[in-house]
Amino acid sequence: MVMNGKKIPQSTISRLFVYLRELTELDKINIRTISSAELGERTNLSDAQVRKDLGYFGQFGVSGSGYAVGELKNALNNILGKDKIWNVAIVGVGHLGSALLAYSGFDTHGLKIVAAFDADEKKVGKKFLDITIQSIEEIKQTVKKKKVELSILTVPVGKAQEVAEELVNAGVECILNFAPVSLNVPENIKVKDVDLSRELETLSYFLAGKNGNNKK
Amino acid sequence: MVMNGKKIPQSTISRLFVYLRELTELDKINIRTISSAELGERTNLSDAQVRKDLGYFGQFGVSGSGYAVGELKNALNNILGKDKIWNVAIVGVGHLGSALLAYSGFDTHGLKIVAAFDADEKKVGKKFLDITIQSIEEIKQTVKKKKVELSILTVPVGKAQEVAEELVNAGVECILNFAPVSLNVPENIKVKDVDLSRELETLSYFLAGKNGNNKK
DNA sequence: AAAAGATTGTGATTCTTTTCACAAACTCTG
DNA sequence: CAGAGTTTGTGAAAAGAATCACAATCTTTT
Ligand SMILES: NC(=O)c1ccc[n+]([C@@H]2O[C@H](COP(=O)([O-])OP(=O)(O)OC[C@H]3O[C@@H](n4cnc5c(N)ncnc54)[C@H](O)[C@@H]3O)[C@@H](O)[C@H]2O)c1
Ligand SMILES: NC(=O)c1ccc[n+]([C@@H]2O[C@H](COP(=O)([O-])OP(=O)(O)OC[C@H]3O[C@@H](n4cnc5c(N)ncnc54)[C@H](O)[C@@H]3O)[C@@H](O)[C@H]2O)c1
Repeated sequence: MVMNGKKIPQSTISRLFVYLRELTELDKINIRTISSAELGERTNLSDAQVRKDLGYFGQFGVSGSGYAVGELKNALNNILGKDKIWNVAIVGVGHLGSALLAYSGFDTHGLKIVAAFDADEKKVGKKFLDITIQSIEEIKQTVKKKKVELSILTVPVGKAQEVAEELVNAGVECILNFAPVSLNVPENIKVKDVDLSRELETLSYFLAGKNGNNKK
Repeated sequence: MVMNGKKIPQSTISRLFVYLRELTELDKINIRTISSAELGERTNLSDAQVRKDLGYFGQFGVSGSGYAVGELKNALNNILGKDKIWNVAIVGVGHLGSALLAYSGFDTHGLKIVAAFDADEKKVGKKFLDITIQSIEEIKQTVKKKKVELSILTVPVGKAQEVAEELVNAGVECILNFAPVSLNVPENIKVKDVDLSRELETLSYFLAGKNGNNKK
């Protein structure tokens, strides 16, 4: 997380992807130049935040006029490693897993789903577009063969821990986990939780005005 | 966000839900007492973090032995407003929307899906369990009638902004947005983005060793 | 070409969140 | 019940992140 001796916040990285998304849109509609204020406006962030985030990686702007959309887009693509294509596996092809498997939007982000696994014999062998669902037993060899780097875990909550262990055992280092459980994995493994109930509940907590509106 | 004069981090709230989830599991298996260290272990957080988070809301522990699982569970249920049931609407019943609509796990979190909307005439009228998909035109009256408080936005990215505006217009104050776009809404409206491509990409960024491993 | 205007890049400041560290409070053991 | 062992609760310190603020730099205007 260090560059030019400065530490780069995790959240900066996440926002860079947002800037890049916006710049790609701007480029499409032939907008050539944009200020940090405008880019901030469009991404619901402050101008200072935009400039500081970009500042970690270099100087991309021009005083008095702003940033060249095309150039900045290219720079971010480069910084974020969007030149590379990442191989993704989905484990657990149920409601959520099949929605993700059917999603075409990953392509445009350099995310390529190369394999899908399920424990249900009835599902094994079925095809979704060009992906054939494989038995969970084949996970290790397939991860190796297809060079799976990222994994999406969409199995029932009760199976999540054991399947996560199989993933780790198979050599996968990154897991996007949808099961509402805290996975216990070695610390070199990166797990990112997506807990949808929690997101909704957190929203509701603040809606309830528990955040200081009704309590002193 | 103020209690006892102290500011409560947003992230603390989110973690309280994690503690609660864990405590509920512990309760099920008849574990009566747990220390902050153990609870932290199980949730991948530090003991100090656990204690500080709980400390915002009162004193629940017993020196020398830890926290009474049942009591703390009840306290958190209360703090987090889990006594209340929240009414949720899903807008856009495609791949993702229908996965969410079919998900039974929301129930146990006090989240009740009370309505679903889609613009596609072919989908309107279809039933998912006990929810009949309604036309998007009915959104305003239904939100009012069914007291919708939270909404899940799963429409194509190009439609997200306009549908978000319809939601706001219908009186919804919280939106869980799955479309990869920065929504522009009044500031009293709470939007939480779930951008799955971005989550995967952020994982991959760190996998790429761009975080200081290959750069000085 | 000078003056007015716009916008960047970044050190300094402020605000937020996490971690530390330890007295106080409790439990357990023989 | 005394002493050893745990564990909490919480100020204080440290770390992390966002915001401020402004000199420097570029653009536009006249
Ligand atoms: N569907 C949702 O909207 C939703 C929302 C929030 C959270 N989640 C969570 O996401 C996860 C998946 O949810 P879902 O609704 O898709 O569930 P699902 O039951 O529809 O699908 C789970 C799939 O995993 C497969 N599976 C079971 N054990 C397996 C194993 N050992 N190895 C490989 N595959 C296995 C099942 O055969 C099934 O196809 C769950 O943990 C759930 O709690 C889902
Ligand atoms: N499916 C995924 O795995 C996935 C992953 C990441 C992000 N997303 C995002 O989530 C959103 C939904 O994805 P999806 O795969 O479910 O798409 P989808 O095309 O399967 O479903 C979209 C649904 O929205 C409906 N719709 C269109 N316009 C509407 C309107 N004006 N009002 C109401 N409903 C309308 C469509 O009829 C369709 O049923 C998209 O923005 C997508 O980018 C999806």
